[in-house]
Amino acid sequence: MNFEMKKHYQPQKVEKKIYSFWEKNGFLKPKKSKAKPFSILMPPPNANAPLHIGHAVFVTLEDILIRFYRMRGRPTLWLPGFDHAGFETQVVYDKKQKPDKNLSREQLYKDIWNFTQKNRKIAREQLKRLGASADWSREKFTLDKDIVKIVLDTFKKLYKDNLIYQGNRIINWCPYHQTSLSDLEVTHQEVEGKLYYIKYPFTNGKNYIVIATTRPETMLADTAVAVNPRDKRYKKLIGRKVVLPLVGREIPIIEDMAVDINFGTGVLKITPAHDPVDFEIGERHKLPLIQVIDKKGRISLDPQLITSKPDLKELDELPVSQARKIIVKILKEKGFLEKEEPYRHTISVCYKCKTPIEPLVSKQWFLKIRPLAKKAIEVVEKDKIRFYPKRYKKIFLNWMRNIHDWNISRQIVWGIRIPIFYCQKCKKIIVSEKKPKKCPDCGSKNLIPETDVFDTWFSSGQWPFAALGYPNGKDFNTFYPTSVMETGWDILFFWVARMIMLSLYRTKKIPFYNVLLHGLVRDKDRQKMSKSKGNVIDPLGVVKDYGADALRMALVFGTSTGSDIIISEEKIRAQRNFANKVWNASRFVFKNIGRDFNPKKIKPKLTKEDRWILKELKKTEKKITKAIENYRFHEAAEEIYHFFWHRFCDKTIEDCKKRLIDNDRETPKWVLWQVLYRSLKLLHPFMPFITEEIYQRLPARPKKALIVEKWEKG
RNA sequence: GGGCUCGUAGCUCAGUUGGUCAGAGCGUUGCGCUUACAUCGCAAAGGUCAGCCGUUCGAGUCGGCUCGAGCCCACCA
Repeated sequence: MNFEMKKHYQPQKVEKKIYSFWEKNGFLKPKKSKAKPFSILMPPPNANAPLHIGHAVFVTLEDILIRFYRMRGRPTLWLPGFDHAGFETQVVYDKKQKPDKNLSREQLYKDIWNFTQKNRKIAREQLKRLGASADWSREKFTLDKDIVKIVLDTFKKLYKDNLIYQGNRIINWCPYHQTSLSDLEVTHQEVEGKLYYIKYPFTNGKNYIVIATTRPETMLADTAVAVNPRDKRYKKLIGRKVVLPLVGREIPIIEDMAVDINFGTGVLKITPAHDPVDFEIGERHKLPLIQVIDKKGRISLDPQLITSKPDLKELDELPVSQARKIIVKILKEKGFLEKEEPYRHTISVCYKCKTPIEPLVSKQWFLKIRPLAKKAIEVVEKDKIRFYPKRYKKIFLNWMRNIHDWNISRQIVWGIRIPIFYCQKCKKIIVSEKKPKKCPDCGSKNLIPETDVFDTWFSSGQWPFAALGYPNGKDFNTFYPTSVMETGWDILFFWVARMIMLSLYRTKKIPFYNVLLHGLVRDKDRQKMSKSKGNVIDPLGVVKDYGADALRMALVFGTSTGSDIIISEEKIRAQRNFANKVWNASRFVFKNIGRDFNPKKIKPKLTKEDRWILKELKKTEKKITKAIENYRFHEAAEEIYHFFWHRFCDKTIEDCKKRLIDNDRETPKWVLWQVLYRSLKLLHPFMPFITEEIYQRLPARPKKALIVEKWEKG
């Protein structure tokens, strides 16, 4: 067959070859030019697992933009990287590698390091297979020395600016993973629980008040009972005292506006050490903290209390869920339980293991985020940063306006260690990445390091300027702020919000102009993809069977920007068929124009049909250009699909078939060449491999490669 | 408790600022191997654009309400 083109396009045979052709020729690096730069930082995939379909989505969308702007002649940078992904990776690592529990901290860190580097290599190759035209010479890792240095500098600066504090505050504790979590790492789950009504007698022994609670076991740590000052029923009681049942401790009745008059009995028991609301109320009223639940999520009683109240002994060391049953039993026996009602409510659970979160008071590092949030709100309100789809602006602002201080410390090994040393002698806190020779205050050499590491989002929140080499890097000066931040909406708060805040703080500039958010990938029954459901589509498997081009096209076809992406094998197959159509139309054209065809040597005498298709082509170029500029990828994809298949193939090629045996054979050849050539360009951002492969066979191709061809705006 | 999104052909979805759209892909049915392609071509069937009311000369496209589906945030014990 002419030009050695087989009847069916075989992506497996060309994709790898084409990719290395691009890479070897330096086409993936930004070219020098005076035009305005275009840049995207790749959301660094976690270096702990192979790529999933979600990664294929970002590769597709970002690569479309990158290829589009590269062809438009802008110095275009797509900077790839990988994330050490602290807690996430440690969880994956524990599950997969089942490390020896006796490993030293250093050895464990080293093992996880090797684990991530292995995965990073795999993921990098996979990104290439998907066609990601990123500049690999600039690849970064979130634990690269220069990145870590910037992250630590940011911490130091925040510390200096009094935006960091270490506090004994109530935090979300995961009893399973043995670490604190930020508010975002906690999800809420509805459960069928019970509301227990417990009698708290007054100190004079006459009468009692009743409180309603879902967590009776925490009563052991109550240090007050609160009512709303506006509650007429209880107003008179404020200032009196009650005796804590079972424990016998006298605790005051206080007033606080946070108490909801209409809930339960309108009386709230206050357990500052084990409930976030109570903690705040406790702070307002300077209530003591009594801890009865430990980090394993078990009851842990003061030995003295057990001695004085032997009835409580059986509770000691019980997990809270069991302790709840026992304490209810005891309360019932002793007549303190008025009643219990079924009650549906939500509890907080660890987003990874779904273990109920134990609110505990613990020493952690916090970032006062409000001042940073304020600036972020400003730039978004003023549309200095735009969101696509627009609705995310509101969502973003709403979250930003209600932000709480951020617990940035994690009690895990894998991550960037918080650069703090404690002087054991004078208790001074020293900010330093390396162990100082001695304490600057008392001169003691007895210094021990902080073992907590940063929340991984604290470092990835600095990705935009860190990866580009802030403050003096050439790339930072050229490409920052970046043009577009494209990522999934599920990490809008985790990542996008933090990037905006931390970048503004460090660089005084926005990190990017546009935020483009894509949705979740679902199967054809709208089900979320998950291993347990067995409906996952492995992107690399698809690449192997149908080619990366078909997968990419299927991911944008028929899904509007930002909404969930429905994908199915049928859809991918349809796009594989389209690829084949492109292949065969090209075969037809090549066969008819011949190897030595040169359009420049021809003066075409255009027919009505010719003028029609050229006009359609121009219209298509215009529409696609506009659609991509506005992130309406599905419109662009569908436009080129229909133009190529139903106008070029169905009409023009059929028309030319007749004319190629006519007197004027040169005009149809010219038209076929022209339309094919320009169609390849239009299609290239979506289906880079097949279009490049065909381009390489195109007679009289103007450039060495399609990837660096000039885009036609129409 | 606050907020968001969605209900358009059998299925999954498009329909930028209201006036050529009632559409695409897959599926279905009937014919076709014609200078590429059966991973194809030609033709066909199908929806009162969830329901009701309103704004308008005119509404899937704007406003209100109802019903139904999904999601996010949240310190109601």
